[in-house]
Amino acid sequence: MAKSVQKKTKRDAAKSTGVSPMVIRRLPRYFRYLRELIRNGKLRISSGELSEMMHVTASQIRQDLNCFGGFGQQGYGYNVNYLYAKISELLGVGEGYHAIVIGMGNLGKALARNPMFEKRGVDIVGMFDISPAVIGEKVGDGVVLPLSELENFCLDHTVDIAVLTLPKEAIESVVERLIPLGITGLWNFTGKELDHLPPDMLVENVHIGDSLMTLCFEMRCREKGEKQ
Amino acid sequence: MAKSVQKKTKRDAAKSTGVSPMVIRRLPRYFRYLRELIRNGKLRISSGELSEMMHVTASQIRQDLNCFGGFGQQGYGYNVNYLYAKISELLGVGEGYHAIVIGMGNLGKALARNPMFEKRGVDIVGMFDISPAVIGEKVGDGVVLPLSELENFCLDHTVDIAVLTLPKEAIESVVERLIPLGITGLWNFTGKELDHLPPDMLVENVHIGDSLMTLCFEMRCREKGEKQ
DNA sequence: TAGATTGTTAATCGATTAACAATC
DNA sequence: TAGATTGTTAATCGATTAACAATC
Repeated sequence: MAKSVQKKTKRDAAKSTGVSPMVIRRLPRYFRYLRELIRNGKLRISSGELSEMMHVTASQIRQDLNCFGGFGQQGYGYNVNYLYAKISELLGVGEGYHAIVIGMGNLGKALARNPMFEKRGVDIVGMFDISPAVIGEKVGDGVVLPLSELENFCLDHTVDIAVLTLPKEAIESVVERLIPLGITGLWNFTGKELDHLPPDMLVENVHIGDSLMTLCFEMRCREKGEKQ
Repeated sequence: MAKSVQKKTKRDAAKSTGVSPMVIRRLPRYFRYLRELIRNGKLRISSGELSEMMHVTASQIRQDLNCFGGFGQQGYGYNVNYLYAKISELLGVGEGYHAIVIGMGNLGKALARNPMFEKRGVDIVGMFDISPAVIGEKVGDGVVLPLSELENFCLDHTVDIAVLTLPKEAIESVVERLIPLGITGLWNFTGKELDHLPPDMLVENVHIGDSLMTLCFEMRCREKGEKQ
């Protein structure tokens, strides 16, 4: 009957950022798999079953989920919808974060048109560039504004996150401007490490190329292995 | 005088994939920082100096680099150019890998136009799609071909890597076709986990959205912290 | 109740850091 | 040579897995 268990354990704490970075990095993956389970109409799942799907140990799943309190039920497993709701909550889906994209080159446009933001409850409310060639262009369901409008725009709208897809040369000056505008999350694709930020400014750096190099490393290892 | 040290240590082994995944994941980061050091004309660097730049411990740097043999020199540090060459070699830069991009939507185009491939020694030799709207279009310095040409193309060219930026519904059938064509590296942006692949097929999955969610998680943690 | 499966503790494993002898 | 800094071993720390009692 799977009544949702709300009991708080001692470790409910996991206060603020007291959760292991390894666990945090795995949360989005749980989110994705749960989303798929829901799409497939699955109502309950055990750590064992999920572990097979995800190719991790059942032990790790139980350990991970327990960092945030008891989401399951002995003898039953996990209620898929309840677990999804809990993890979504942890990840701030439904928090209604508002984002702007700065730099509408190929990558900026690709991201802005990507359904990913919507799926994750992040709303793109504005897009900016300095090039007259793209200003005024419609991308997704918005229009690219001149970067000079940044301040005015942020006075009129709540903006939490800035997606930085501009050339790395321009990033420092833009981040300077973002700080007083109340933006506290930077999703940084420029490849430039951002230093000396205010303590309440969170940054997530993305280096897509690193992933390609990891693949190349493995390909090369295999080749070397074959040659011997 | 920094003569390059070639001595092989016992651990030179690090045979094929015998290197810790954590170390492997850090290699591209060393690559990036060394590239920058070279651009700035720096000729030598100590683990201590590099550790400050990269915000990691000097101990970790020495430990990491030593997985692959002695790249430094006591009392001197590391020769930047030599170290860069060695790490590039490990990562297969200069190996001249050839890649095709399958699925020329926004993301496919953004990647194909990205200087990242060139910087990392990977050459995009072909681009494919099924939509007449993009077939024939010039992207970067190539032209999008119809997916039906895939087999013919791969007979005429050496292709090592396929960049998968097509809709996840189409991926299974495409990967089936890639296997007999000699492609052994998949860079998978579809979000669909690939199972049941031949053992010599390497896959690197990219989930950009996971990084956004990590940022949102942290933002939410901070908010919760502030409220208390 | 009996069976199943969680929550949680304890054991293992791996990764990071500290320390220092080797050596340039 | 003396000073610097690596390579490498040993100590610490954290993360994963195994095991099982709690309990639905």
